[in-house]
Amino acid sequence: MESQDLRKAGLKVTLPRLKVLEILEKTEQRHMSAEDVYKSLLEMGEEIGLATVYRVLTQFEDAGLVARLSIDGGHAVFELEDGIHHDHLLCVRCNRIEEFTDDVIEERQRAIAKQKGFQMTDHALYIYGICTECQ
Amino acid sequence: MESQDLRKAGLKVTLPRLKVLEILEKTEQRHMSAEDVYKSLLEMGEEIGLATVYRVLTQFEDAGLVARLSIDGGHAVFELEDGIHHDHLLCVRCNRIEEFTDDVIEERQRAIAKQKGFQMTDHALYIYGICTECQ
DNA sequence: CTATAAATGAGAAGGGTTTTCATTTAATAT
DNA sequence: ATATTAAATGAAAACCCTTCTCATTTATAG
Ligand SMILES: [Mn+2]
Ligand SMILES: [Mn+2]
Ligand SMILES: [Zn+2]
Ligand SMILES: [Zn+2]
Repeated sequence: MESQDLRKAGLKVTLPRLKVLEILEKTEQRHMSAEDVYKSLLEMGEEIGLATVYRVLTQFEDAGLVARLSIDGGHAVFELEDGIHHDHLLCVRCNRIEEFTDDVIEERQRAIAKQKGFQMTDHALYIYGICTECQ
Repeated sequence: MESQDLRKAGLKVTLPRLKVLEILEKTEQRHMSAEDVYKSLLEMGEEIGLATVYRVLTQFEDAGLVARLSIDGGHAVFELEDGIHHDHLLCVRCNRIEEFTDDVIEERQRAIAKQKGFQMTDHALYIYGICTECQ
């Protein structure tokens, strides 16, 4: 029952929120833009406004239920937060997104931040390229 | 004479282009938004339109004279292209930008792209944090 | 000096996202 | 169940950064 997740986050249990969660759980792309979520809702026959989708996604982000990626120049994509940190490879042709984790890179980042006197709060690493399908 | 750089790039030598180059060369921040450049021009008494600033910066980027960073969600910043690849640390409080290079990370990125079958075209690595001044 | 292709400025338009505000709804207290 | 109240919603307007349009100006080649 994901109603609990919402209540835990101090959010009322509403149809838009339940449906957005449901979509994020069921999608196989895993990474969806607000527009993608909005269109999925329409396909399900749920008439939920785009503004609400943005609001809900932002609240989910604040609640730690969802992670937001800000892709180069353009729109954001959202994914269910699974607690396992990872970074992304993006295909510049088809927009496919793949995930990876690399402990060596993570460690080097910490070292660099330390060396520069920065208290690291976050980082973003995107590898752009052409995926196997698109070559 | 930076007129040569312009001609080499197939660009006419115009006052807006010379002035934008001059500003990028003289700034001590090294990383400037289009708005920053525009304001500097005004301070110099040059009435050059913001649209022209954007156009010129984009042309410089295409010509390899300037590099563009797309910072998280928001606006872009530009810097003179020095040919030496580097990544960035960004202070989330004061927006200070520092640079770093890390061969280990660069190599790991190549390995990850290869392993995932991606032809890497580019990458973006931003470390966010609180700089020494701001802690 | 002329011709011409390129560059400019001003403002409109664009795309993604956020805000506003009147209306509806979920949660809580009767 | 019902009334109360704070929160959530939808639709449209506003926003922000950036690009485009188009009439006018300018750099460059002949
Ligand atoms: Mn992911
Ligand atoms: Mn830099
Ligand atoms: Zn692809
Ligand atoms: Zn700082």
